[in-house]
Amino acid sequence: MNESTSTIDVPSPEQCCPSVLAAPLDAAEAAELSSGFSALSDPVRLRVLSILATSSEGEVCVCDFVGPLGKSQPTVSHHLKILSEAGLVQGDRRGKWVWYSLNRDRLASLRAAIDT
Amino acid sequence: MNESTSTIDVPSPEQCCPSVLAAPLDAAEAAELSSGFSALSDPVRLRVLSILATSSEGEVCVCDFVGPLGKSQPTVSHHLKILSEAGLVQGDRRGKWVWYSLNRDRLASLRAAIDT
DNA sequence: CCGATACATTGATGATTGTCAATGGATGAG
DNA sequence: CTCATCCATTGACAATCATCAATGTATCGG
Repeated sequence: MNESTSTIDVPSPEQCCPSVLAAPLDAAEAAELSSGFSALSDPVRLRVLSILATSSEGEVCVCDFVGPLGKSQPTVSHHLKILSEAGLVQGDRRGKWVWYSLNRDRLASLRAAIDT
Repeated sequence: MNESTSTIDVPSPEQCCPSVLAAPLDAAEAAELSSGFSALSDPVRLRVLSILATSSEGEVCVCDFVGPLGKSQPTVSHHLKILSEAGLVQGDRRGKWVWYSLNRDRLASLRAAIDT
């Protein structure tokens, strides 16, 4: 163990959401945040978010993801489920179709976690 | 295929860094970005960044990660390598020790990619 | 040169992940 | 009711990943 540097200082402890840069994360906070970034760690899912964010209606139904993404329908469903469980999107069933929309607040909270 | 919604509109195409929300990502841009978020998708690595960001000197040597993280030295080295290859940290060898520091610009570019 | 220390690399293992074919469940048209 | 359509779920498989023990490499003190 190197003795020239000793302990890690602990700044402000209390805040609403865990932040990577404000104070040392404990294991639980880190696990919470990492699961959020895991949802962003796949190119197909990033493209899903991108398509949602740039759609004129703000909603896209599942069948309209399949072609642009070049993935099978079950694969698209799989990714939508992961994004949904991460709170980044939500689906709304209307008849035969399910329309997905982006949860910008959730995305903002992840952004804030790596904010200076 | 659902006919009530048709194409995805394409806003401004030219910009310096790929953004998830500004325009639909192609597969290459999405792969680029997702590899960055992959580096953030592990709790140990988030804690590494957190420790770095809150250290008073702005630098931490490898041996001082091992105790706080509760992981073996090879595991810590493994995560530091992944963070380093993602451009999020850099190591500086000084004698027997290697001091790691945070690359805040790289973190900011990932943050910008999910900015509104 | 020798031994100790700091860190990286290798190899192995169990867990997780992305993908698709096949199937299931729900909805609407006729 | 029957059938086609939209979407979700299951099961299987290959690939990737996190982890640690063992080993390798580099540096320093004596």
